[in-house]
Amino acid sequence: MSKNPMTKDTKSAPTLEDVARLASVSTATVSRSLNFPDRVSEQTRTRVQGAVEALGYSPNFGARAMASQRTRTIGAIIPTMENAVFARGIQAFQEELDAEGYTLLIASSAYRPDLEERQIKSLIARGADALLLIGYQRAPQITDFIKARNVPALITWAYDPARTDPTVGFDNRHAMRRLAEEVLRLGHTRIAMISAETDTNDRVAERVRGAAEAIREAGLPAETLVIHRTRYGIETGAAGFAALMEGAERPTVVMCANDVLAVGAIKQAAAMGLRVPQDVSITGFDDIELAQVATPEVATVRVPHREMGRRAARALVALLEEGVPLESEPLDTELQLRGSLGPVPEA
Amino acid sequence: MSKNPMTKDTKSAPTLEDVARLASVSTATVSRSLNFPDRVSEQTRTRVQGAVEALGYSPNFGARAMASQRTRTIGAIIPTMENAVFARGIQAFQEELDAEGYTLLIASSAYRPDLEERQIKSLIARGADALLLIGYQRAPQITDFIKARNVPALITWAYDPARTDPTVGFDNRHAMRRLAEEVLRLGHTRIAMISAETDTNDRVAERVRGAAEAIREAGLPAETLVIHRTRYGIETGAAGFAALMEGAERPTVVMCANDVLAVGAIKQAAAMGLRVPQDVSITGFDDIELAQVATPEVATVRVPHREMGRRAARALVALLEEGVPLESEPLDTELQLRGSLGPVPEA
DNA sequence: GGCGACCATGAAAGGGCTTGCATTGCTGCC
DNA sequence: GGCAGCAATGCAAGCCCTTTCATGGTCGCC
Repeated sequence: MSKNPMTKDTKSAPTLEDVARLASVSTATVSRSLNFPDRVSEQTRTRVQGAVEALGYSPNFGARAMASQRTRTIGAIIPTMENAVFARGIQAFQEELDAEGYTLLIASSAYRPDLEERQIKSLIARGADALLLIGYQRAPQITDFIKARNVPALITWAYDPARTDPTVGFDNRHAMRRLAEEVLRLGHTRIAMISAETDTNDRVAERVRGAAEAIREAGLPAETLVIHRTRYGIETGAAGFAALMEGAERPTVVMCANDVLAVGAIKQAAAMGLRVPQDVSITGFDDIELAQVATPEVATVRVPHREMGRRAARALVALLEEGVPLESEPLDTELQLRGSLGPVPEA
Repeated sequence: MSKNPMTKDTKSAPTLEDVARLASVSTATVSRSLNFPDRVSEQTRTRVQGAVEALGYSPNFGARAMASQRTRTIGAIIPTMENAVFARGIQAFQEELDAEGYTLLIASSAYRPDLEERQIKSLIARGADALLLIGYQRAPQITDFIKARNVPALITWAYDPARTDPTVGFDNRHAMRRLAEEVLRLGHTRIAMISAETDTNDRVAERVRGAAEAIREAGLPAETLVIHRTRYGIETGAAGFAALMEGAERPTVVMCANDVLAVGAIKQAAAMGLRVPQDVSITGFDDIELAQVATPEVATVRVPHREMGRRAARALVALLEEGVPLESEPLDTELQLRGSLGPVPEA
């Protein structure tokens, strides 16, 4: 709280009034000239333009937000930027928003619900016109808060036909189920899974559920699926793989909840002298770059992260600009069957 | 611009005044109660607290910024979030800021100077108390603008002892030079480089310069270094490698300006049936996860991205809170000699 | 008992912008 | 020539906070 000689309190930015004075018009005219150029005479417009440039004026955002009750700002809360899938989707989201004259405010929650709540409140207080959220999982009081504030919110990275919240995303359960069906088709019957935390991550929980469904439908007992839960990361994926392979009944395939875990598993397999997929198959999810860098390449599910970001942006802008209501848009995923998945090894 | 029934204009958020009324005090007291709890009697504080909770009040950010002339917000402009090095550094930066009660505003420039300029202006207009910028390269008029607005700016991902702008970063030139010296020590004399665009990226330009310096110092002719310029990406790295290996005088080592390019090169080498490092060595820069996933693992330069983000955040907060002037903090990099770099093949 | 010091509080002035309403000065038409 | 109608502009209220200054009350101390 101490006084600080170096911050901007010293000199202050030019204001609308400065511009108005220099252009010999009222502040109202300057404002209009900037926001609705065609409601002002050509002559005035150029004079104002000149003054703006001479002064290096740029409008004070807070004041503008306060006066107009909108910010052309959309807030997004993602678990972490370090996860490439979010980085990619959000980058596309941002680019699209930018093209529409909107600004993105990003906050990250580190997968912690309490932090997410704080960030949501903060973004709303900052006047976000709308929010982008990841996944459905959220305490009802937060959802209520958002509703009470009348801030439109769009969910991404998930799509559950059973729910009604507007979404631009894909069906995690269905996608993983399809991959599991492929695994079963290849004859695997000892299936393990390395999953990220499911408590605060409904996307992953759905993936696990999808695999379990496929197994049940195939008529196999539920115990067929052995699950190892761990944190997100290459190292933890490797450790998880090692733990699974230590058991008496080694799985013939290890399905990972994302590509990063899968890559860790592949590294660990190499370290243990196991050949993939001859000795054990490994699968991932997301299809990030990493998946094609590993040897062998990771069989995975391709998720259209960029497309998702782009569409989410369009939907929100359409709502904000034209009142087009948000509608759930399911996106397709696609199996990418690559070298890390093969038929069950002969016993 | 059309009217929209779904946005928040409908219901409006509770204001300080609402809280004041409910707590039967003045708005001044509520404000104090929230910002300086100890300047208010215990009794009042609890009454205000109750009212705040009953109403679900959270302060309007724009108004607060306007009244207090500060936002506790720091703006950062990075080229893209899709580059893991930025994602990582910025994530750490954000976490540290968050711990100090500051909020991060991110914008991305896609490596385009015009966009960067727009983003800088936008962040300043939004009241950023300070800015985090990547690299030194910037038109003087922008630097002047920032100075004129009296917004402190800190540069990262670069450190050049010859320059005075405050920086928390590493010396790109020196780091690459050390790697090149190692390459030379291994006997390589036909050296190629795959570089990202250098026009708008002084970090990469410095890396190229560092390699060139090492070669000159070793007494080799400048033509020893063949440079291929391309965009950032695995694909482009692969294509660049292919192009370089087509020439009559094949290089014995391909130094890449970053790990992503290097991984592309390694993939391409495999596709061309070349063994790394027996037939050709490949090096990278940054030491992102990818580097250890490739086979062989990429010899590279480790850059402390997280540390950089953390320190940058601390420096800015110290300036803003206590007026501690920004000082350049050079960070150390470390060679990571891994499997992709070996001695020059016997002719 | 009286006085200064101090604490808790309130009144009110901004801070920079947008926007509804009022005003001015034309244009065009009967 | 006179008036409706309109385009261009100005006036001023209002958005929601923070903060300075003033006020009233309490406490401690001589």
